[in-house]
Amino acid sequence: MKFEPVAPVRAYERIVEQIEEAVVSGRLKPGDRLPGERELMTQFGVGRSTVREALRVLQAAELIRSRPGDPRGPEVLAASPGALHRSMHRLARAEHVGLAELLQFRMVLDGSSHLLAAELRTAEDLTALDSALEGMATADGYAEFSRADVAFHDVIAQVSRNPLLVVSGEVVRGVVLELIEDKLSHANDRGTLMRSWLRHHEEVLNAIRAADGESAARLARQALYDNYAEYVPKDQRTLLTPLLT
Amino acid sequence: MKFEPVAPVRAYERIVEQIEEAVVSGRLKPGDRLPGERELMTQFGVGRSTVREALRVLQAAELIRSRPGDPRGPEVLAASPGALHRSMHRLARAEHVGLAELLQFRMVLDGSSHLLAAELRTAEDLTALDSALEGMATADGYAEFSRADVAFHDVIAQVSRNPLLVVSGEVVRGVVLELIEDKLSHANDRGTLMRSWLRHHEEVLNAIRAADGESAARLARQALYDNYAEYVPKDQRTLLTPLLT
DNA sequence: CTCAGTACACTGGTCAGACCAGTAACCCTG
DNA sequence: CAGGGTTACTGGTCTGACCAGTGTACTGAG
Repeated sequence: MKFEPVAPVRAYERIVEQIEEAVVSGRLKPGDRLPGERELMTQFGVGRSTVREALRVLQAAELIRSRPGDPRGPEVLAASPGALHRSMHRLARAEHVGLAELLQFRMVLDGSSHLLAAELRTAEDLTALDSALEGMATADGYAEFSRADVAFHDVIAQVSRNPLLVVSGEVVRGVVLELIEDKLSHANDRGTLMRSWLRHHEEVLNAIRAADGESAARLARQALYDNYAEYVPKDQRTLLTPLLT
Repeated sequence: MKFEPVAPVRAYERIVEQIEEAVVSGRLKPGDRLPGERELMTQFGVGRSTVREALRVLQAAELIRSRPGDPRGPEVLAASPGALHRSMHRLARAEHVGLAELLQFRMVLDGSSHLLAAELRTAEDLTALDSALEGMATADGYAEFSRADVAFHDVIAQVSRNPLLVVSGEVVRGVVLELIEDKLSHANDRGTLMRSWLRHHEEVLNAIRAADGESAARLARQALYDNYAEYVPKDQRTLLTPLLT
């Protein structure tokens, strides 16, 4: 006979559960309003501080937002990757996830989105990608170039038609940039760097235009390795090379 | 000239920032204790409810844990993927992420972890995989078989040595199962199903033993497609086929 | 009748003080 | 020295209060 360990269930936790259930199940849609705190405390039969702690937790999870003075009450928000971004970012900074693992993950995600994008791209997608690449070519300064690069990858992810790929890619790209952007922006040969990036992107775009997903994925992974591997400790680069087939 | 939108900064948010900064920067290590709430309210110069709301947020992020009665105060926790797990789960369930997108994402993740596992596996990893497979073969009933299957995939992810792959895979597998487990458990030919799964896993394990990452990844993706594609609407299956190279 | 301006009711943010159940360290006893 | 009871303190919750700020309904001028 086995027993489960028990933990006391706080009142505010049960409130969180109920409201969260209503949100994820769709009974509460984005834009809907929750009753005010004073109304909620009578509905749940608890004090206002308990209600407020529950709302704080939900707000930290970006499920709701409350503003003082709004008589319509707290607003139910649309699902957004903000909370995912924060928790992944925290986890990444907590040393269990180093740059090597992040890059590895990014090679997986970017490679797959490139492959899918090449197979699924429409004519409109191609013009969007063209203009994104144009934005990189005409960028003035490194900061703008970096923004245009992120935008290009976002378009690729969008074209892959998978929201999970979009969100995860976005998050991982952000965290990688945060970890090494100071090193990148202080590199003494940023001009060479930018030209190299641009050439890589052109090759990738050609493969996508040719609907050659295999090549697009390989090129994307290779580009990541070529440009970032130098910031990965030498003994961890073997984690990356298996992805360069 | 461009201006940034401003949002009023709440007192509890400033407290969260300070404590979170201390945790991620390492000034507070796991196992350390925060002062009690009454002490914190004098240090920050705010009321106890404000302190408590800040602690609630930090607790929801799994950065700290507080237990009533403990005179040593709230405990700083080690980084864990729990918060990431929850936010990804919410995002997957909330926004219209259908079975097709989830399966697509899972094929990407599982394929990559199989590839990496085949390249990085040690002798101990192989024995662990053997016993996981043994657990599936000797499983009694569908529920136990399903648990053993999940455990097998978890071992694979662990062997790939990437915590992001582990946690993302875990989450996506969980969500996929939630969406179709009732259909699976009511299938009339569960015996055939389980035998088919088992054969697939044996093939995959052989490829991993042979350090043939390419094959392991292909087999894993094919197995997912073969066993789950029937639950995907026919017109969405084209999203999956590009991954079956 | 339209519309700008104002008054008001009510919101969430914060504080103060209180009570309770439960914990852990301490002390006292055997 | 071991063990059990005492006690000071913890976090969880409630009540009641005040404030700055918001949306709305009303009012008055055009």
